[in-house]
Amino acid sequence: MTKSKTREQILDAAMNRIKHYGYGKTTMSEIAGDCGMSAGNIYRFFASKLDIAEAMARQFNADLYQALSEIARSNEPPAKRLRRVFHYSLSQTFDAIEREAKILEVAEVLGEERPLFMNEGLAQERIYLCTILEDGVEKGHFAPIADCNYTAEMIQSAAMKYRFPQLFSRLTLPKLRRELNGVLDIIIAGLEKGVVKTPEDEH
Amino acid sequence: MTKSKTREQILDAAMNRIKHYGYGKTTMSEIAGDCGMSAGNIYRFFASKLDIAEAMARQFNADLYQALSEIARSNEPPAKRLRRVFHYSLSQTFDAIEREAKILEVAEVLGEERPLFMNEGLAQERIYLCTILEDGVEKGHFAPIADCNYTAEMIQSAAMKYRFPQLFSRLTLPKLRRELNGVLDIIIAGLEKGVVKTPEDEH
DNA sequence: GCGCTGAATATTTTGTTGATCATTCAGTGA
DNA sequence: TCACTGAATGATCAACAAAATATTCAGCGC
Repeated sequence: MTKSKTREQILDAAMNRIKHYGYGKTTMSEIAGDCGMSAGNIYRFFASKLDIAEAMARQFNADLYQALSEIARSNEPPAKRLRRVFHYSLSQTFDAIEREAKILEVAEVLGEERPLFMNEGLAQERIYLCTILEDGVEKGHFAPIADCNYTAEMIQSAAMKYRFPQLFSRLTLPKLRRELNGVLDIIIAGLEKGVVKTPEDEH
Repeated sequence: MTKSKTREQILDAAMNRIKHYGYGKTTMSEIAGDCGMSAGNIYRFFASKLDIAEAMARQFNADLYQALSEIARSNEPPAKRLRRVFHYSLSQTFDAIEREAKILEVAEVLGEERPLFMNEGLAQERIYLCTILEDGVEKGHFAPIADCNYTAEMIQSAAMKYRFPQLFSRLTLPKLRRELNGVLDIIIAGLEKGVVKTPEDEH
């Protein structure tokens, strides 16, 4: 069996256990046992248990980014694409956590122990947002934008509450959707109008 | 000594201790000792320790709302008032927590154990936001708004990250201000333009 | 050399026990 | 009767030992 196949097997075994029992309650020995190998051997494929969690999240993200990319490139109106990106992310993460509550633990652990990984995800998402923003400006739907990446960052900040919904509130999915829609209404109107100026700091 | 004076004395003693040692580390006996009374007697003035924390927050909020009310009623342009409301709240809570790190613990405990109290605060803040929004519409700065309270709620959702800054991120105050400004830029542009429609749910 | 194991070690978690604490309330003194 | 105390109670917390676990690595079979 090739090295990369073995890695996949480990990741797969780990995911099954973690989804069912949680990150804290699955041990390296158990994962190794599922793969018919010793715990020590896992370290030839993953530097640490945390890296397994990260790989797990990376796999989830890969699917998500695939979808976001397609949404961003579609030929719907930019405003609609913007909505779909955020609603899709919201639904996907909400459902994943709903289905396997233990996934929330993985998100918490990674947020705490791997803050840079989380930033990476935000940066990736911004790429899709920029695509939409630039396209929107070009097609005349949005007013000109000085710095797309900056604007994307601000939109992300405003939508933070909907990134890991169960982490920031206890709202139900319908309520979250309603709020996200309202926030997007304002943001989209703002993009259509355009920002006039950034005033100097207040205090 | 009147009943209400005693209550005040207890609250004062509690605040001094909690700000210095934290909520978890100050005991009812200590507070009582500071007031020259028995722990049991405190319960004639506060139903529980949590209620002392709540009273503490209520006092902090009273000052904050006083200032927000004045900002909301000022005759500056509505957009500027909106900015000042959010920047003022941000600075006040950030500084309070910076000055007395233990205040964050109080916010955490209340957020966990008294979610309704937090909602109360949001509702109060919405009153000031509505004042500004309605005034802005009336004076022609903002496009017409169907439901001010709803719009205020959406603005609050978008600015959630800046409510208890140290609770949601580890950004410095300058970075928070920069972000808040960027988010407000978009929101204000959106209010000036007006929301065209709320499209049906996506999935 | 290469791929792996399993024992050794370091770190975390868990469990237990005693102490502390929030809260209640019968009783006391005015 | 009224305002309070202080002991009683159950809940929570802290500290320490024991156990489980993550991680390392010397060495084994191919």
